[in-house]
Amino acid sequence: MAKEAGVSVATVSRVINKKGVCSKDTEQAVLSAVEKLGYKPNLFGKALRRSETKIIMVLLSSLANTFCSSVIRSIDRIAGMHGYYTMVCATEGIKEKEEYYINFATNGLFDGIIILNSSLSKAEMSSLSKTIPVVQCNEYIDTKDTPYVSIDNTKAAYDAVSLLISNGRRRIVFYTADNNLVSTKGRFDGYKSALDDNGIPFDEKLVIYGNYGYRNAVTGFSDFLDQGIEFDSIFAISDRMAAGAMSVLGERGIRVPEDVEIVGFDNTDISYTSTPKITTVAQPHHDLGENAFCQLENIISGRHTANVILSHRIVRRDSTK
Amino acid sequence: MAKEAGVSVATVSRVINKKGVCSKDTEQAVLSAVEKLGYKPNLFGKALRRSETKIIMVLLSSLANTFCSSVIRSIDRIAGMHGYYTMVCATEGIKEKEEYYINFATNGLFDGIIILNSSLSKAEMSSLSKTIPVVQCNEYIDTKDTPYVSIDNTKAAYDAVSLLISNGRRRIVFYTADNNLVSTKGRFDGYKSALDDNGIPFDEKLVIYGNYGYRNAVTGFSDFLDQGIEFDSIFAISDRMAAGAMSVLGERGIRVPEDVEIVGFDNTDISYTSTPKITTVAQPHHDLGENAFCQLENIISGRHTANVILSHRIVRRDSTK
DNA sequence: AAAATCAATGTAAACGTTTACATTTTATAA
DNA sequence: TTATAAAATGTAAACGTTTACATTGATTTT
Repeated sequence: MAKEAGVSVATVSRVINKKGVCSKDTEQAVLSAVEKLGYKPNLFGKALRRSETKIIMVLLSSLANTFCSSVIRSIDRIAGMHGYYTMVCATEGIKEKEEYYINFATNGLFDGIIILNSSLSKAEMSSLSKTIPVVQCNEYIDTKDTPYVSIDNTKAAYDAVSLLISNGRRRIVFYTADNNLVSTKGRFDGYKSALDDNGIPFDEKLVIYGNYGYRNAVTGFSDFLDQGIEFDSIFAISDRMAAGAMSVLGERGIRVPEDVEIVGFDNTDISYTSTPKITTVAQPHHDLGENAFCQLENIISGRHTANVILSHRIVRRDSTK
Repeated sequence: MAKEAGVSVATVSRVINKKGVCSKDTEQAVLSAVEKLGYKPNLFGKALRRSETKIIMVLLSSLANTFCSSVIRSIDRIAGMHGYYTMVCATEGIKEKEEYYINFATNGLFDGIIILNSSLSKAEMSSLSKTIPVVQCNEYIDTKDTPYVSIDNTKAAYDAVSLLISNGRRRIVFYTADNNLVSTKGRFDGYKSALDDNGIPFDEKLVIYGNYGYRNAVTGFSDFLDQGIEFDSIFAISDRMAAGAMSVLGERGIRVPEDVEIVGFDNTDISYTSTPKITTVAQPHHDLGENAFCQLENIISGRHTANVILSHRIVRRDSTK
């Protein structure tokens, strides 16, 4: 390449990066050589020298979740505006894959990581943050080393359950998942404290567990119905679970919202493509993504960072009155 | 690192890559130094030297499509088994982003590309294939240089429409999109030839255009109904369009499948989460992904490649009799 | 006309690997 | 013993950049 233009590699570099001076003539010579050869600077040479790549990784468990893909899109947009590129790595819940993707990052492939969810322990998260800039988005572990951007899950659940209560419901099923995510824990807290504030006793039998999915909810909720436990409404921690439960109710001739009211979570497609449309808790995907990137850039640039809690919103649809 | 173990960099490299001989003692020394320092070989040094990264890129327009994410998962699984890692780049339909992701690839970041869909022209696709191994999966352009793995869209549509016809339907709406994708074109051909083979005249008025989405279909199909054109069934090129149309029919008191039968495409979530469940054309995601990767590996290893056409399957549900 | 300044460009080191080749050490054979 | 072979390890070049520094040549100042 340098030979083609008849100049030194240094000059080529200067022209391409518009750094330092050079004459119009050489600039032209280089530029046309670039054109002629279709020359593209090698990423590795550059990265090796600069020790930065301007690429950030977004790590999550599954691409299937449309809420996540929406957050990713926001991250990507703002990152692009700041000269960064985004690459998405889905672990599919496999620890090994998570490890090797993180390895890429710690080996220099990425300038930072935004973690939507991971199986990292508190200690691992903390030590990873010492190796490379990391911010958590949406789901998080509260370590002192890794900033997070999320919503107040407790308050969100509180609001959702309060809506049901204000509609006169008192036997509210909490359809949750058996895991230790902050979101799950927070939503459980919110559920309980809404009951509490309204003088409704907490009933363990109304808490059921699924895995966020639709199909699992169809069989799971069916089993619940078979137990004959009395209830008048459902608050589910995912729209898909809400939809699955609703479909079972439909099959059994139980009307929504007349007999049972339902509130889901995430405002995903299924909440408005199902019949009736499902009332749900919407998280601000756009702001989540944007703030996460900003925090990451703060770390990269050595600026001060902070945890960010964004506000949610209840989207009322036809599954509640 | 080399100093820590008290050996040369060459020895370190040999130990780590288990290449060439060395004594048990030095091996131990290196290994414990690795352990102590938490040493990770730098990806760029390695890539620069080897000119390979063992990473492949999957390029697509949007992560929102669950069919695509399912194909990606298959690619990823088989790639992992062959020592390759996968990274997903979503263009969101933005030409610039497509370009810079492709740049990463041509600059050495990736050993190959699997394109699920792109806005590349035939010429661009062809010339890209001369720079880096590329295979097209699912959606494709027929260039002589870039192998593809897909289904026979014409036959799939033919089968779907034949099902409707064999159920006695003759006024079949073709709900399609206004683009030049092979899938769209093929499905149109299949639709027409099924009509033809059954002596049903093609009626231009029964062809309507949407953008694959649910919301678009709700308004679009509503407009169609307002025109008062007589029809007794719908074949849509996406499940979401089928679901959107079905929801409009529901609102207007038109029964599915009694009054109108519907067939969708892709066997995505919405086809079984909507009520009634939608009959659809299932593509073999697993095989699509697997074959795409195998073809890519063929190119990388300089072996012979071929285009692959996999078979589809009609999944009968409640939107047809 | 000599000295000083400045613009344009080249030189070479550095980034962290891999690997052909050279060298050293150790074991074996004569 | 010494010569030879084999094993272990080191040396140095190469990959493609960036950049501090050096060099060249032209222009300006004295």
